[in-house]
Parts: sequence; structure tokens; C-alpha cells
Amino acid sequence: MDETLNGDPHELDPLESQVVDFFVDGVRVLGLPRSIGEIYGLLFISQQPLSLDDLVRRLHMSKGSASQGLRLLKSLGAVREAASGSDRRTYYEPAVELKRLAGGFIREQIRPHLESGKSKITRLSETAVDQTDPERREFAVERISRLETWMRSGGRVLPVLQKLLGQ
Amino acid sequence: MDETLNGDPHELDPLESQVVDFFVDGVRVLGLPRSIGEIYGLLFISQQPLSLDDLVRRLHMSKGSASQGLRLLKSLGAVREAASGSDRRTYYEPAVELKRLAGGFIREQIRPHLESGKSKITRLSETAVDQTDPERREFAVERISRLETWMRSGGRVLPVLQKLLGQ
DNA sequence: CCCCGAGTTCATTTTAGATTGAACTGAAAA
DNA sequence: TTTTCAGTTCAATCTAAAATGAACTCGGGG
Repeated sequence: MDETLNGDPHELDPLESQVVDFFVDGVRVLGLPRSIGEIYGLLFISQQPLSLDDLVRRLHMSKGSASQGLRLLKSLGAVREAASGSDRRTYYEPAVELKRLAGGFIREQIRPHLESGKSKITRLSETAVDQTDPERREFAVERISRLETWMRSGGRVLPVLQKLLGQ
Repeated sequence: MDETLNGDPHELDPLESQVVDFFVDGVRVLGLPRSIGEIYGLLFISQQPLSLDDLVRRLHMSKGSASQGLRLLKSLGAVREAASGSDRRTYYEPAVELKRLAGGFIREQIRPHLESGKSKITRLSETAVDQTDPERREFAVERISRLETWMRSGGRVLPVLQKLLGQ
């Protein structure tokens, strides 16, 4: 069985593996696991939508990883199901508009942290005003109000970011 | 030896540990190790500059971690050496201006990735034009030019980000 | 109705990278 | 000059998170 002769080789060709590597590095910067980069990278450079089995076979990853990876990518809006062909499988294709990708990442990964940050700061404020030593209390309150300022800046920045990336 | 009576307790008080936790979570979002958040968090809520030994003692971390953590924080411009007192130790205090923190992070952690990304794309372009099948080549070139667009957007966004965070 | 197989789940295993700590450096004190 | 000690280094260890894979679910086809 000579894989170089059929149209469905198991190994990645040089272009494909270069693109996959590019996205593996890319997602690591964003704090996402390597498998996410592998999946998105291969979809990105594929002319045809790919099924879960295609990903498992060509990337040598477990069905579990591929399934969980696709779930996360779908939740980020980075991958969508392609109009299904005749067969039972689901095929996936990448979203390639930066606006959409950034929007999904901000919505799913950044906003939740900003939110939980805000509520932690609320609790921090309460602890700060409980300080018995007045000098200590004043200092703590000042520092924590600074945190609030940081979070407000963060909140203000995100929409601008999305806007700038949408072109 | 009752630690609650002297001014140098080993354990963190509730305010301190809440702030440390806050920063531990915060730096994880940025992809930095927990020890970085612990160190910066304790400095942030301390009224006095702290020495490496203070950090080791109060955070129960090794000298190695504290030393490496301080080095990274200094490189980010997030921590500076305080005007030294009479003794041999170096004391550290946090930088608390968001502009400075964001600037350091962008300079040390984001820009290098953008740069290496650009050079990877250059190599990708070369691989893409090598594709023998014309349809494949056209597709690959189109996708990779999209990557270039993404990187350009990224580069344009950073200065705006810094500007918005500087207030 | 039962079978088939695509896709999911999650307890276990693996791994990347964070942390440790003992040996080392260098500079100030004695 | 020797001693002392703050801080650094890095091989070894540990751990948190990712990947695995076998058991499972569920829907369509026969």
C-alpha cells in the first residue's frame, strides 16, 4: 500500500506540517493546548472540510483529543460544521476571519476572567476596610482601588481591540 | 516564639493571601508561572520593600524560585530595586502603573512572538509557491496572505493597546 | 428490533515546564 | 587575606494539565 499514490496520505506534506507548527506555536501564546493548534492548523490549510477521523489519522492523535479539541474550537467560533455530504460523518471547516476568531477568544477566555476578577476585587475591598491599623487600611484601600482602575481599563480596551481586528 | 507578637510574621494575613491569590490567577491568564504571581502579589500589598529572603520566608518558596521570579519581573519592568537601606540585602518594590506593566509584557512576551511569527510566514510563503498543483498553490498562497494580514493587524493593535492602558 | 459505527466521556498515563535545593560565585566585612 | 552570606545556577524532582484509549451513548440503516 503506497501512500504516496493515493489521495489520502496519512503523513502531512511539508506545507501542512509547517502550517500546523505555526499554529501550535500560535495557540501556545494564547495558553491553549498544542492539539488545538494542530487541529486548527490542518483545517486552515485544507481545501476540503475534514472529519474527526481525518484529524485522528493525519495528526496521529487520539479520538478523545480530537473530539475535545473540536468542541473547544467550536465554542470559540473558530471551527464550524460544513454542509454535510452524503455520509454519516460530520465535516469541519475553519473560520478564517480574524474578527470572528478574536471575538470568540475574548468572549470565552478573556471576559470570564475579567468578570471573576471583578468579584474577587469586591471581596478584597471588604477585607481591606477591615484592617484595624488606619495607616495599613488606607494603603490597602488605595492599592485595591488601583486594581479596580486596571480592570476598568481592561474592560474599555476589549471592544476597541475587537474593532481594530475587524479589518 | 509567638509570631503574632512580632512585626515579621511568617504566615500571610488574610488580606495578603487574598491579594496573592488574585495575582496568581492573574498571571496564569498571561501564561506566567504561579510563583511570579505570588511574588508580585505580596510586593503589591506590602507597604515596605521586601528582600529575596522575605519572599522565601513568607511565601514558602525556594531561593531558586524567588531569584528567578524576581529576574523575570525585573525584565518585565514590574519590579524594581528599592533605594537600599544600610544592609547588604537588596529590597524590591512593585511598579504599579498599568502602562508600565503592559508595556513590559508586550515588549518581552508579545513582540518576540510576533517577530518569530513573521519570519515563519516568510518561510511558509516559499513553501506555498513550491506547490506543483496550481489549484493547491493558489489556495495556499491565499491562506498564507491571510496570515500576513493577521500579523499586520496584530502589529497595528499593540501601540493602540499601550496607549489606551496608559490612563 | 438489533446492529453498526461516529462521536463522547473520563479514569489513567504521559509530558512539559515549574519548582527545588545543593553547589557555586562574588563582594563586602572582619 | 579569609570569612561570611546574599544571590545565582542548573540538574534532578515534582506537578498540573494535556493526551490517551477503552467503555460508553446514541441515532440511522437494515
